[in-house]
Amino acid sequence: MSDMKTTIKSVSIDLFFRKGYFATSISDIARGSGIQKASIYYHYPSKEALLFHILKCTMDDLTDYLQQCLAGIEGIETRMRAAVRGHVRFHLQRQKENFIANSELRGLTAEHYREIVKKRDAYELIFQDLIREGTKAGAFPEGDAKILSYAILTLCTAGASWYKDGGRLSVDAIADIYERFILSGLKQGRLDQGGNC
Amino acid sequence: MSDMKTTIKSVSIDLFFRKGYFATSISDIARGSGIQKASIYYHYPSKEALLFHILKCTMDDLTDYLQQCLAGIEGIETRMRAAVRGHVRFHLQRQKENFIANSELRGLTAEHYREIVKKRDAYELIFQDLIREGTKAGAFPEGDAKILSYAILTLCTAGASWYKDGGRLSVDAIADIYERFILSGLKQGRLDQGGNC
DNA sequence: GTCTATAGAGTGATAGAC
DNA sequence: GTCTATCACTCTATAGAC
Repeated sequence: MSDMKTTIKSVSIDLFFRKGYFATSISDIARGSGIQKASIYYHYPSKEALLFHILKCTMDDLTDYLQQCLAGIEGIETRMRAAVRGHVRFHLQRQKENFIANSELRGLTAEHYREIVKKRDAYELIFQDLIREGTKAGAFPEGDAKILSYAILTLCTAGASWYKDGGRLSVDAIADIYERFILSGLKQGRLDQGGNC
Repeated sequence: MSDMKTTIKSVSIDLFFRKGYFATSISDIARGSGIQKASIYYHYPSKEALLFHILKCTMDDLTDYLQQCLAGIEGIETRMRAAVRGHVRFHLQRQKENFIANSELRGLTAEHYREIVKKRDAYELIFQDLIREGTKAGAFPEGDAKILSYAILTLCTAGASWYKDGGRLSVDAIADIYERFILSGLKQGRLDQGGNC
């Protein structure tokens, strides 16, 4: 990807995050990139193509990252902890893109929308499978895997809407809090391994 | 409020929910309301004023509803359960408005933005106080009240983004799942009252 | 209280020079 | 690969008739 194409992309991510996709104009992106608005169209065929490109990369990287986090990890509870931490870390480290991926899907054409939702569904399925596996193994009580997966994901994703780089809490500290909260929620009053009574 | 003013408001809520504030034009609202676009301005001075009116009402009603839910309830854990249920119920019952209130703040003027954020902060403080009270009383372990309050609220709020009226699960069934998940998360491995060992 | 007509600015995108 | 110029359209909002 040429330098200018990368610049346009990162300027767009910043603007879409701060102002929203529809409130951001091609002129805004051109100004931020230091070129004229017509020049944007040499790199991307349309504003929607630019949005789609950002969302597609984000979703692909997210799924790759989760799979890396889970590779070689054994034991259902440990796997779930790794998945939660991975999800939180990716969302905080690439906050802007993830925020856009969760709020600007309406800017896509019908076809592109379906493609991104398909990727999102596949990602959610990984968590639903972990929940079902954990229930089967007796680590978690019976529960609605779909609702619980939404709960876990939206919880961690929400971090990307208030997290401030260099703020009071580090990425790891936040991941710790969420990991404990979610695992306790999933176990619902069952004792931790080792027990405390 | 006149009939047409009410119609314009509810048409706007529907459109802002489905298409987003910036992607909805005054023409769209007029078409949905069965009048010409100029007539909108007899009822509301601007598009932004219409958005602000919707957000203000939603926030005020939300806070009133929570206070009603908590009135006369004793015991910190019971109060937290009531608060969670109230938050979930309100968000699912007035799904569209709440979705807008959580995604379209950027459409407001700086002054109106501050006003809504102030209301939202006051609402969040109620939950933070419940958490702190619970920690002090020994019902919940030490934790970051701010992060935990965000966790609780975003979790329940997220329901408003996927809930379908008349779908697989009722409002009460969803409230049950969230209530259990959150209370377990807050207690973090502590035994339920009565214990299970 | 709703209409028609329009102002005035901005939008995404294209043509063609360099 | 970036520029200037512009097209065709849409936007919010206002003026003034009825």
